[in-house]
Amino acid sequence: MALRLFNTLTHSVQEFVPLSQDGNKVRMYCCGPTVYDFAHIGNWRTFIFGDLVRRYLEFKGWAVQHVMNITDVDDKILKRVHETKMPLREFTGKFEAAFMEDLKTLNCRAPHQTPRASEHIPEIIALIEKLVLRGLAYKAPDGSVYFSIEKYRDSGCEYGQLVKLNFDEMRIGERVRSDEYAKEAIGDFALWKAKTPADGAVFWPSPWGDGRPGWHIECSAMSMSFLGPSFDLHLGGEDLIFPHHEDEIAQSEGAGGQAKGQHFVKYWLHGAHLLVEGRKMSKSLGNFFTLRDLLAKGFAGREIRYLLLTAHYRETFNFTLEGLQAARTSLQRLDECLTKLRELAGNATAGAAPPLLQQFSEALDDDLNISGAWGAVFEWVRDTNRKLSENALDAPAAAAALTAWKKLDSVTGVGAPEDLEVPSEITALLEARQAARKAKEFKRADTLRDELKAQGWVIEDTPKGARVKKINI
RNA sequence: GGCGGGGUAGCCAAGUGGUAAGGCAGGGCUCUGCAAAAGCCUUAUGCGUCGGUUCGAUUCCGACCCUCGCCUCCA
Repeated sequence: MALRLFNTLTHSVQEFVPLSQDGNKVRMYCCGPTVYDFAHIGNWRTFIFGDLVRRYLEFKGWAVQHVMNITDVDDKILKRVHETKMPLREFTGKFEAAFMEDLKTLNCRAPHQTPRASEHIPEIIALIEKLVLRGLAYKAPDGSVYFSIEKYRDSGCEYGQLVKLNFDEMRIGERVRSDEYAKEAIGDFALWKAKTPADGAVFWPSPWGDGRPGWHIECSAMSMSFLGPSFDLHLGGEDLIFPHHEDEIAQSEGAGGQAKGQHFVKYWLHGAHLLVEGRKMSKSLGNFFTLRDLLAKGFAGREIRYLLLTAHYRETFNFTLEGLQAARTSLQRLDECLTKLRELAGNATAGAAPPLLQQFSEALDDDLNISGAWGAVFEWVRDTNRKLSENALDAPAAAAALTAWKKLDSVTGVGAPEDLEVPSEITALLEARQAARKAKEFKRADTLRDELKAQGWVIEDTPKGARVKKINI
């Protein structure tokens, strides 16, 4: 079955057919972090969404080139750099490293390229020059360079491809800063921002004077330089639809590098935001979490990943600590099942594949219906447990189930439980307790059980014998 | 004001013109010396409200209520 995705550009679910016919290559760009602080749980939902898209495309057999920018020059960064008096690179380096570490904690596959805006100034300037040359950009009296939406439209291009724009009805200007009045039209946006005293040492020379890139231009410059003037997928949070992505289209298509009839990007995918404890995340409400905050509460990366991966990417998701607890329990159920399968499978060769994978991918083919996919997984878990308790599975069937799981988990990335080494003193305690039980010295057996519990291990008495399990926090 | 999402069980969350996946929590049971752990079973005459279309609506249409987002800082 073919993968179908909701394309913001056409506002409809479309079959995914890559632009390139050379083999099975797919080119994908994700708007990355602005490294001025630790990324929060809302950011992570979007990055995990991007990771899901990447992993599922790879699952389907495509060779994905995944590019994610690092925004290391922008207003917020400059403000912090100014406040902290740290050199730009030292400041951004800290948060960039944290981002990469968090990405790993959440088991996101590393993008193939993570270009920094500050290291692509020549490409940015070249793109702006092209726009100036084509008459779509102008230098304002303040020394900044702006993109002219009117000229862009006059050249036959469409502004407002991603959202229906009605400039007459929009509350334009409400949030526009007063110092941006150098623009000819209120809808125009900055390509190059002239240096101000507050920028300190952060500026680059350009044909228009010292300054720095505007907000949107880095994504156009870097995506096109890594992926070409037209590529398959561009992802981001839903808030980026307008103006960020709309402006990216304007800059990129305005530069005119696309082949006739081709767009800058074929499929635009946007992830919805999340609420935390039912409300918009904010520091004052106390529901603002970075990944690190949640790790400090004792939650694991895979639990957070799983929770963020339970709801459809286009729906607002309500992230709660109760939900995280539930996510932990759900994963334990899954882990139990996999552990039992592993014990049964031993070194057996896999038998016939279960129908799980097909149900799983049918759900994901339908615009990444991950909830439906998890539904298939947990139905399989229940079915497997039932068979296990009835001794209706043999080793090859268990091995086949594990093979299917492994393939499936290449998409979900929540991981399988590792076979945990049981320390010898714990095994000794367990054996002593078993001996005591056999001798019907139950008091002594219970004392040993308490002892094990105190050391963080819980005894599981099963029809097949006793074993110990590490207590999860 | 313009545009766009949503309202499905105690909580989270899929889905469908033909009678509601899945997870968590709750209840019952199995196993056990007792427990625990684990597992199985079970849990919405109901899908924001009111109308309409239809043999049949949670699904389609209309109105209304509530809620969230975007409208040049934003994942």
